[in-house]
Parts: sequence; C-alpha cells; structure tokens
Amino acid sequence: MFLHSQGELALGSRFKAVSESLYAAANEAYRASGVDIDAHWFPVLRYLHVKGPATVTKIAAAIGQTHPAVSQLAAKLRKSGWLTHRTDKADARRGMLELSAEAERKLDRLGPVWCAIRRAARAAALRGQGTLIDALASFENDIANGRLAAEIAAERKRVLAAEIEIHAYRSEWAVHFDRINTEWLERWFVVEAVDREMLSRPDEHVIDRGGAILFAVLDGEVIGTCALLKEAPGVYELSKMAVETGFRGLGAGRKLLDAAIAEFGRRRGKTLFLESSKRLTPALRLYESAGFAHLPAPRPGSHYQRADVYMTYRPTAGRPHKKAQQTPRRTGESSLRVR
Amino acid sequence: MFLHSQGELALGSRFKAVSESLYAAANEAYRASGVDIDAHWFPVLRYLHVKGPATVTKIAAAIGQTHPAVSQLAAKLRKSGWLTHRTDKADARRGMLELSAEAERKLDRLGPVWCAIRRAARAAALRGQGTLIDALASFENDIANGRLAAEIAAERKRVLAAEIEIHAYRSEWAVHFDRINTEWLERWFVVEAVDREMLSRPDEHVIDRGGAILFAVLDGEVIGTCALLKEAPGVYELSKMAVETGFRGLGAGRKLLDAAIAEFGRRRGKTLFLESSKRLTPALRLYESAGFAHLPAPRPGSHYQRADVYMTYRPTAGRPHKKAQQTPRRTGESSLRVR
DNA sequence: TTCCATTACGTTACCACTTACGTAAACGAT
DNA sequence: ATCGTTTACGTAAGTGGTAACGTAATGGAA
Repeated sequence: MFLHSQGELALGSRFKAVSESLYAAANEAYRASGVDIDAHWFPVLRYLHVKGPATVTKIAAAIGQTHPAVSQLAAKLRKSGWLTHRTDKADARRGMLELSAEAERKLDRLGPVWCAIRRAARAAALRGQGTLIDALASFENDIANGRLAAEIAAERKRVLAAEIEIHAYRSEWAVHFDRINTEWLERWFVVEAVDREMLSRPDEHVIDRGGAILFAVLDGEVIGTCALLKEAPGVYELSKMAVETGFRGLGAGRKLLDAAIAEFGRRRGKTLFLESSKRLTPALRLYESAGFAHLPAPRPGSHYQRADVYMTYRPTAGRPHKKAQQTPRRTGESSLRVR
Repeated sequence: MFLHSQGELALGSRFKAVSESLYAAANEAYRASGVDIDAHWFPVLRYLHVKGPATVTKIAAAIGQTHPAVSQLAAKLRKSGWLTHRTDKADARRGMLELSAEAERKLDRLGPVWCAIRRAARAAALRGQGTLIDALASFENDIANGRLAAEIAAERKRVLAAEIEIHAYRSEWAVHFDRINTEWLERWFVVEAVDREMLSRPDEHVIDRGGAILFAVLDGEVIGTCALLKEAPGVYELSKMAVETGFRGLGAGRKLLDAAIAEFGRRRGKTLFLESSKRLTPALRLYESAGFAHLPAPRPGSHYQRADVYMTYRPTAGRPHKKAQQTPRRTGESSLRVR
C-alpha cells in the first residue's frame, strides 16, 4: 500500500485507520455477546463503572477528551437509559453522572468480552517486531485479514467456556491482589496507608502471619481475591474480598467465600469474623446466606473506622455448604466485598 | 491517566488521540515553513506528487480511505487551486486528478519539512521499547510534554541549514539508489526487468564495470543519485540521475551533474553521452546549460526504446564549469533525470 | 440488440469529535 | 458587599471521516 512506503510521514493517517478498525472489532465482539453497546462509549462507561459516579469534566480529564464530547455522549446515554443525572446539591453547577441499575448490570458481565479483546489486541501488538513501522504494519495486517476479529471471537469462546477456579496464594499474583483491591477501595472508600502497606506486601502481612489468600481465576486471569487474616490463635478475619469490575455475577464471590470458609475449617479455626459496610448490601446478603450472623458494630478493637457491620460465622445458621457449591447464585452481587 | 490503566482495552481511543496530535504537530511544522497546507491532505497530495495524475478511486485504494473521502477532499482542493480535474476522453466516468503547477512547485520544496517530521517521529518511536503499545505510550508522552513538536522544529532547522554534499558510492547507500530511481521510473515510465537488475545490484553493474555512482546528501539523507556508466574505454554514459520528490529546486541536480562531469574529466574520458526524453524539459535545459549538445536520436545501439533525446558533452558549448558551481540555479527543475 | 453486472464517482445523511462561545454558579481579593 | 476570575457544562458550528444510495458509463453475455 502506498501509505506504507511513506514511513513515519503517514503515521497520523495510519493510526487513525487502526483506531477505527479497533472500534469496529470491539463492536463486533459486543454484538456477538448480545450487548447493545458501542465501543466509543467504553471510556465513559468504564470510568463510571470502575470509579463510580462522576462529573462531566472529571471524566473528560480522565479519558483525555474534551468536556463537550463527554457532555454530548452523556446526553445521548441519558436518553437511552444508560445514565442518570442529578445535579449536586452543594454546587448547582455540577451534575453527577451515574450508571443506571440496568447499565451497571450489563457492564458487570462484560469482563469476559473485555478480556478477549485485551488478549487478542495484546497478541497482535506483540507479534509486531522491530521498528514502530514494522510493528504497526503487522498490526494493520492482522486487522485487515480478520485475524484480530477471529482471535477476539476465539478468546471470548474460551473465556466463556471456562470455569472459575479457586487457587491458593502465589507470589506472582500479589500484583493482582493489589490491583483488584485498590480498584475496589478507590471505588467505595479511599486507599489509606495501612491498605497500601498490606496490598503491596501480602506475603509479609498475611501469609507469614499465618493467614491465607485465595484467588478466583477464570481461564488464567485473576478476577477475584479473598484473604483470611490471622488475628489470634484460632481467630481469623475474612477480608479483602473483591471481584474485578466486569466479572460480577459469575459466582466468583460465592466460590471465594466457600473456599475461605473451607480453609478456615481446615485450619480448625474457632472464630471467623468480618467487618463490612451497610452500603454493600449485595455482599452482606452473600455473607448471610453463607452462614454469617450480625453482631453489634463496631467490633471491639476494629482496625477500620468506617466499618458499620460486624459479622461472625455460625455454621448452623446458614444453609449447608454443599448446596452452596451446587447452585451458585448468579443474581447480581454488584460488589461482593468485605472490608 | 485512566485510559492507560485499561491496558489494551482503550487502544482505539488512544490511537485516535495520538493520530490527531500527530496531525497537529505536522500542521505546526507546515505553518512554521510558511506553507498553507493541512496534514490531512498529505496522503492525497503526496500520492499525486510521487505517482502523477490519478483517479479518485485509485487514490482512495492506495491511501486506504473511502472514495467519498477522496472525492470530497478533491473538491475542496480543486476550489483552492491545488488540483485540476479533467474527465477522461476514453471513459467519461473517470476523471484524472492532477496537481496544479503551483501545487507541484510548493510540494517540490517540502522535503526538508517531511524529513524533519519523519526523523522526530522515528526518534519518538525508538524511545518506546519496541512493542507497538510501548511506542504508543512513548508518543503520547512526547506529545504531551511538547517534545515531539520541539524536535520537529529542531530537525527542520538543522536540515534547512545544511548544505547539499556530493559523495562517492557507498554500498550501504545502494538501497537509496534503488529507491529514488524506482520512484522516478514509476512516475514517468515503468520499471523494466533491466532497470530492476541494475538498481538492485549497482556494485556489480556499475562500479565493478568501471563506472561511478554519485549521491547528493543533505544532512545525512540521500536525496539524489547520478551514475556514470562505462560503455567502452573512454566512453561514459550519464544515467540514473534523479532527485527525490520534495527536494527539487535545491540545486541537487546541478551539483550532481557538475560532479559527474568532473568525475568524467578525472577519468580522462573522451566521450560522455546521455539519453533522455522530450517530456523532461527542465532536465534537458539543465543538460544544455552544463554543456550537453543534442544529436539525432536514437543513439545507435541504444538500450532504451523510449529515449527520444540523445546528447553528448561538449565542454566548450556550455558556460564554464566554475560558474556553474558559483551560481547554482534554484528555479524549478521539477524532474532532473537522465534516462 | 438488449440487458444486466460492474465500475467510477458524486450526493446525502450521519457520526464522533473538535473549537469557540455562552451562561450560571462559586470563589476570592479588596 | 462587590466585582473580576475561575469552574462546570451546555450549545452551536465546523471538520474529517463513514455508510448507503444514486447515476451514468462501460462491458460482456444472452
């Protein structure tokens, strides 16, 4: 092609073409998943999904676009029911954009598609070797002959066919323990120094002190974590339970919780407690169904100021363990998490 | 930035943003050069400049855009005098787009700017680690802090300040000998098997047979070539004289010709001839001014079927050699070339 | 000769995004 | 308390592109 002979001079045109092809490939994947979503909406929707409600200008700055672009898209998404908008009471200029419940539910399940796109794109980018021009040419080639789209479809199939597995701690997964919990903390609270410390050195703060960390893994991707912190001999705290945005409602939370309780049993623990927040109702319902019972909050000597829920595990109070594994709930636990 | 945390998922948005920034950076360089041109026009204008007149659909296919895009741009460029349009007599559907004389003249001088853009872009790409995604991040970084624009400006200054030098043959420049002559041949005639053979192995076909190849070099970039082929003892043919598109009118052709004649003298040659075409009037005028005189074409035993001009060097017929070096002509020799 | 598929290319409508600008609220210095 | 500046965000207009369609010429095949 003529443009390729122009070396770096035509990079602008080629980047733009690649950009549009990527949007098209992503849209194809969304259509295949039966989700009525446009790839151009991704930055805004994903931002709101991961970070929670935000203003127009904040989103614009975060995703590198102008605020009119976000404003116009938001207007459209509001009309089609993806977003709700309420003006701030404190500052009448500001309007908080928030995902509708339905939008949240749709996005909660998009993880596998995103995973497929990410993998296929990464593979295509890595196949390009050498100079930028060569790498770009390889990428363009994969797009032109449909390889990228084919790989996205194949990866999607793989991921959808895979089962969620629970694995014990591996130090190479520490980064995911950090990533998933940090994302969750930023969404719902704030990351404090204590959090950063534990998340950055989980070997030291959890494993070496007699605790355990479990990972939910889907086709090789870490999508959820859960920790069992040893408070005292026989006393464990269930903590750092989080499922990655986009992989909710697949039963990962339930499997993590069951596995954590099993691990607690294997260690012949006497007391298993957790602290959480009333805001996280879906998570609380999960705990209740697994056999946790409420105690008056706060727990004496609690590490967390904002914890207004305190629960302990009472095996007889919940339904039997077996049943939990047989019929994993698939209804939207939008934020399975213990604090 | 939020988008960067999304890995390959946001590649589409990022490519698009970088693309737009590249256009902006290029536009800044054009503005600095005082050329009233938009970077978005580059693929179309450059195609016409390098390849010659073409139809809408042909251009569209070559530059990877849709034909309406080219059609609309062509309409705009026609209005502002960059293009002329004449419908084909043989096929009334087709219309040949052609650069106006003024456009040709402008583009002939843009080589230094393009060179600067190419160098700065390549440098930015090399700062990335090698994969496409790293290169993208490097570009984003250099664009954000203004480094790309600064380097384009700096390179432009360097190139503009540089003098055109004539250098003897180096085998690592063989690729440029091929590139520049192939571009030229494709523009004006067609590349035949004989051409391809000589251009791909100049050592063997020119140097080893007692000939010479000269290169015009501007700040390290090879922008022109010229060959002295040994026909027989004391008999040389001036051939393969070409200056790269975009570097015309800088005097490279004149310098190459003078250097070739000097080399001919150094070898104590008796006869120096060339074959060319009547279509290439600016080149013919250059040869005449350097001391070449017309003989009846075709030359007995000519290699070239389409050569309808045959000239030999008559030192006394032209103005003295010294003067040529003192006052290089800078008027538009749009296609300095011997065939 | 007729007819239909193909080719060339223009037109239209639309889309995502931009720049430029306007409005209103909030803020801060005097 | 006032007034200029900043912030938030909407609107309008323009840009560069696409998809879809229309039209006219061309070129076989029936």
